[in-house]
Amino acid sequence: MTKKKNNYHHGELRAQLLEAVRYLIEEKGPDGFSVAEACRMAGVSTAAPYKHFKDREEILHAVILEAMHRMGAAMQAAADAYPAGDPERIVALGRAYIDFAKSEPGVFAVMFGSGNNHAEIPALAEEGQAKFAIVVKVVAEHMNRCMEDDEVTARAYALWCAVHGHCFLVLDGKADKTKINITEDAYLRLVGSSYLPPK
Amino acid sequence: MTKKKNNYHHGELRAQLLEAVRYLIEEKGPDGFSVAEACRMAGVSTAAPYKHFKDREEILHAVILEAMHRMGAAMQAAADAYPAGDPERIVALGRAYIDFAKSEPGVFAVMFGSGNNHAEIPALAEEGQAKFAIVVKVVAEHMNRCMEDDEVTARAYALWCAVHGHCFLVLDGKADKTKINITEDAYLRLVGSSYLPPK
DNA sequence: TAACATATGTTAGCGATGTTAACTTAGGCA
DNA sequence: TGCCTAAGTTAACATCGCTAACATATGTTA
Repeated sequence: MTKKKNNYHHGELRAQLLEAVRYLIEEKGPDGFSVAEACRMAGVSTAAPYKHFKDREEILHAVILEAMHRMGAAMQAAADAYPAGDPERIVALGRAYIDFAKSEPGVFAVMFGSGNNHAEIPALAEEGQAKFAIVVKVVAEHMNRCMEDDEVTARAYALWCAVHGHCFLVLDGKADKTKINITEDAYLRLVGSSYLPPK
Repeated sequence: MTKKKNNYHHGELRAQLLEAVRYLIEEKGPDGFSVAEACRMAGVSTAAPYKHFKDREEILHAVILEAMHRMGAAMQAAADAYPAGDPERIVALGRAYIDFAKSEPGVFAVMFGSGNNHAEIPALAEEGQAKFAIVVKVVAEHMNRCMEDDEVTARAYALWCAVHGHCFLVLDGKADKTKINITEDAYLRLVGSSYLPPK
């Protein structure tokens, strides 16, 4: 992991710093990471990162962006595992989201936690919208309506809220991990089944 | 605000520190607060807080605990504004939660954000459970079942997830504040109407 | 009232952190 | 070959959290 060439020039410092930061975030919690420690892990002086990143913040953003990619891919794959229109797609989407949060709780917290206003960072905003679009699409199929339908976005958003809220409540110990869970029924109830008369 | 007696002994440092911290959290974001700055605001040396709190963390916990009380009271009041069984109670509960988050976004983020595992701090865990109990009770009334019913807690939890998720997504700019919102229909759909055959 | 114990301040200082400035080295290109 | 630039280094600064040692009010008790 801490592969170290003897060269003065490290060669892949940027990538290794990101890896170190991701590791530290998982290990010591979202706030427990320091640039200095990441430097030590990469075997480099504490000033080195500033050749690659402007800020501590910019390092975090890079970590987040990469994680957003992975998460989006996981969600897409989960949905694609079922045929279009299958209600199971919705459940799979939620499961993928939650699985990601559970497998990388620290990174998840950094991604969606406070202090990184996605709206102010174009790359993050874009990536976030792309992920939401996946949800909207699946919901639209399920409801048999088009993606632009207001009711579709509203329900997709409600679904996202529920899943997202669950992740945060569990990860931070606000809800008892073992006893409580969001049921998959809830997703479907939220989205509303197209089988029921749509009012 | 920065009332300053000439006395050597400040007299109400503890309270003023908490107030300063709350102010700083709102002003500079959840992570942007430093004990040192709060000290400056209270007109006191940077070592003074440690006569009242063990840690920076303990200061935060005090802020959180106080905020939890206020939030719980607001929720209770909101529900009580409607007669038992009125579906509007559920909506009011959600609205109170969201209103709190909007009025004190920084504090809200600290309360529920990562890094404070409520499960590990008895006082916080207790306060959190009390708030959840309010939701469960209202949902139970609405469904015409008892609070211990698993289905009741499951639906109450799903409701909490949705509202909580919405707050986080909006506050941190993950969702477009102006365009998107969770509809109040969604709450009711989530909880499930007791008017429908309960399966 | 005098003496003391305690609570609550202060100053000084440590080690860690984020960041910058000035210097050094290696690698690629004219 | 010689030089430009990218990517490291060391040294230094301000800030921060926190501790230790000291100082001063306050209230209790003789």
